[in-house]
Amino acid sequence: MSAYSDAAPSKPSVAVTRAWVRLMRTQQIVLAAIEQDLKAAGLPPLSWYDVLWELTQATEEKLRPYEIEDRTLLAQHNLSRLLDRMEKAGLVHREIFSEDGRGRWVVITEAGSAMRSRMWAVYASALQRHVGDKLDDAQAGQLAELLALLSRKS
Amino acid sequence: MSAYSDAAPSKPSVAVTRAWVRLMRTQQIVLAAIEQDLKAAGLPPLSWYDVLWELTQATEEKLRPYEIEDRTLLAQHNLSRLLDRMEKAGLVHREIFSEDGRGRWVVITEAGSAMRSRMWAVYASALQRHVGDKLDDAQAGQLAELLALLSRKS
DNA sequence: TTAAGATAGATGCAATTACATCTATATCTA
DNA sequence: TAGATATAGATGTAATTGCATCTATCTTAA
Repeated sequence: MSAYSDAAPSKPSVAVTRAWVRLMRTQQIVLAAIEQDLKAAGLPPLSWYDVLWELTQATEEKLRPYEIEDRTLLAQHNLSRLLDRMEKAGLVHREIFSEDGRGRWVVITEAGSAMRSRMWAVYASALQRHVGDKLDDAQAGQLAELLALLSRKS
Repeated sequence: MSAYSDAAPSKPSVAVTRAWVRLMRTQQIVLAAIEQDLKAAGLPPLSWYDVLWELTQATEEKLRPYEIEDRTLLAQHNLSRLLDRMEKAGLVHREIFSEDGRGRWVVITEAGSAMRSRMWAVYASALQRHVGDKLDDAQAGQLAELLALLSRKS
């Protein structure tokens, strides 16, 4: 018996590798389908929705950029430029944050709220079609649980 | 009772929405972790591995670009440019395909095989750490099954 | 055969993303 | 309180991706 017999295995099992490949492929396929539906409706990409959604959820409908970063997992430089585009499109605007001279508030505008609603109509039906029609609630719950195991930090 | 009571719901349930959000987040987190491990080891991104792997699996270690496209889900123009980079790095080369003047063979080189091995060493341990350590084989199997339901075309 | 349409792959250009760094401000420690 | 370090956000530049279109070749139907 090897002296290392109880060491953690360094190579993934076949089952683990299969699950990983499935995870990558499935999210790619479903994401592409949903993005496609948004685009076909003449709407911006999902990342815009994510930002608008976080702002809508926030108290007073405004957040600091780094807060949006934490909630959406967007990289700082990408968020900064995404906010540039969204600001140019009139969906959000940036205000100075008086408590900290480095900070900004990102505030959702009326047009931003309207856009979020329009996007949700399309997003929701895409979600239903590409996910809801394929999994019942029990399966969806089970999937979410397994994924939660995976994304918890060790 | 509504005349439409048995129509398919157009809005996703909470369970479905939760599963979707988890799917997006989890794959993003795990993928970023694995890409980070590759980068830290001075190795190219996962998409390079995917191409090298498909070539390794293929009979005679060569494939047509459109075959790689089908297997990896890379877009045609992205694959074309990825192959440019990989060819420049000496990992693959393109040969004319005599049966069809439009076609090419993409052939993996010795250096390409060596690179795939080096990448797999890092990839495998990353996979074990970020996936294998968090799910046992039964859970991984269950996850793969649920994801398979999702990626079924309807 | 021959013109119309389909397919394989490449490429010009625009948009996005990544990486590194920069500016400004804040905080902490000696 | 000065200097060092940390944090928030922006930005120059390079790499990648997306979109449209191009060339070349093949297939098909008249």
